[in-house]
Amino acid sequence: MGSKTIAKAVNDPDETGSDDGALGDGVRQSSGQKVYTLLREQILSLELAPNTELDEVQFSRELGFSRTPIREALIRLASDSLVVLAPNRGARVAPLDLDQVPQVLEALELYERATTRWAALRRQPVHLALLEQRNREFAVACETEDPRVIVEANWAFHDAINQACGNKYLAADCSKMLRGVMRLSLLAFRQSDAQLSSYDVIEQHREMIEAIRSGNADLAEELVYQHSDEFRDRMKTFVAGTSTADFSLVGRRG
Amino acid sequence: MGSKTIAKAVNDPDETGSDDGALGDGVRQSSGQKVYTLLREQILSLELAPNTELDEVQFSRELGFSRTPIREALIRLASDSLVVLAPNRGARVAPLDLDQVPQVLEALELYERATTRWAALRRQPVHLALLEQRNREFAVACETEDPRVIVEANWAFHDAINQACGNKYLAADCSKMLRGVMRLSLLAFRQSDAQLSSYDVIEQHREMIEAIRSGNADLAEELVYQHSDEFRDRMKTFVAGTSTADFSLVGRRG
DNA sequence: AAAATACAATGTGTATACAGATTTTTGAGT
DNA sequence: ACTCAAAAATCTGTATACACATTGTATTTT
Repeated sequence: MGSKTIAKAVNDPDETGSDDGALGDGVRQSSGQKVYTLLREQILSLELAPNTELDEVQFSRELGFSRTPIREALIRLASDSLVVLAPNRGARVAPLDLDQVPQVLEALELYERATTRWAALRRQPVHLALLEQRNREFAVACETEDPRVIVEANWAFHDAINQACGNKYLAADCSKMLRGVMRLSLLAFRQSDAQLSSYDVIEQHREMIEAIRSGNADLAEELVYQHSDEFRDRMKTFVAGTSTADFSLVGRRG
Repeated sequence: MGSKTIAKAVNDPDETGSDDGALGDGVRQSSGQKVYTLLREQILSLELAPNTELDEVQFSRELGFSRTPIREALIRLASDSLVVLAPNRGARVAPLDLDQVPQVLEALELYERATTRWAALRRQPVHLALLEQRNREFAVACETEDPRVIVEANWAFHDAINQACGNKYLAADCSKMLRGVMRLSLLAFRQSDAQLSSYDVIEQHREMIEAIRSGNADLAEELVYQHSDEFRDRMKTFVAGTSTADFSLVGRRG
């Protein structure tokens, strides 16, 4: 890379919406960035329940910032589809529509099969190392038995596959999709505490890593398909068994 | 859809970043929305060249709005990866990095094959009608011989496939990717006026529509692959033949 | 008593003022 | 003449004030 670099991106997925944002080197974070990070955490962890109204003035009092950086954060969160803005009528946490879960899972399947396949085709030592580290961290996270921690660690593992796929555009889209699904996953975890065997998951992750390491793209794709298919089944069961009343009780602040 | 609708989205691609934005019914558009739409138009049409510095105060004078709605627009554009924000050092139009074109095209190929395949599997009369209309509009656009118009119409056709795929998450991602590529396409169109035969393109579009209509997913996928492969070849030729000096001359305002 | 309308309260949208950061200019020292 | 430093200018980041839209309420009218 770099010889013919005239400029930078067609659709650069970094820089803006990806992760903690422009932390850069040290500590100096703008207020807007802080608010954005904070709210995003709370939304993804369901501390802020879907559909919760987000009042600008209330936040400005609670958080000690003026409305300006809060509006800024809300706009960015809306671009991430984590918040819905209604013109002149405020913002609310993006609702979870169980009707659309099938579409979400369908797209996610496509993305994950592709990232895993490409990761196997391009296997880089750095990425393999990261995958193993993330799987170890996942194992540790499972010990805690805290859904929040487990789901986050699982996301981190799957995101490592994205990074390994060698295409940052697909990686960014897949990563975003996964984040959205994690919110659902966390919800399912809480509702039905259908304890899935974490040993199985860790082992499946391990197999995927090996398939990627050996460059066996077909196998890697098949494994991630099976792996996430189990997840899809759990999600479908969850959706089928969830009523409106049940759902509205979930995710209250406390 | 609709029976179990508790809420709305995991990662709803509408609402926020998609198109003209919340126009809703009538005319009332917020200033921020106007600025966003305007700047996006100018960036996508290369009126605002890649890497152009975007000064908030300058825009506020030129456009007659205060800095607030302009900042709002810039933040949204940054989330769309059309603008790059440097903390405390302003905004600029997202650069085009020719080094990353291969990655962009790779992701786009995946997305378009999937959308076309799924469109063929789900063929709805409404969507087929839209496809034909868009291809007719594309034919009309070709008459104008204005690259801007042709490229836009071509985008609209391919976006109709996205809408027909029945998965709004994939559709949104593919649509976004296509938009980014159109900027490249327009650039290539200007540089090397390698006039591709518009009749061929229209005919290829027609074949794709028929494959979708007949529900032949494999054929549809193959056709869109070939179709966009020609495009990829043109892009690669363009990238190979473009030097920094050439590029920096392109897209100046005037 | 019900419906409609005017009014008050609340909250978003925008403008402006101020504070902090960055870059440029200017001036002293070598 | 060149270098470095200090100050000014410029621009971003944030706070605040005001204008407008929406919503709920109370009063009036039928």
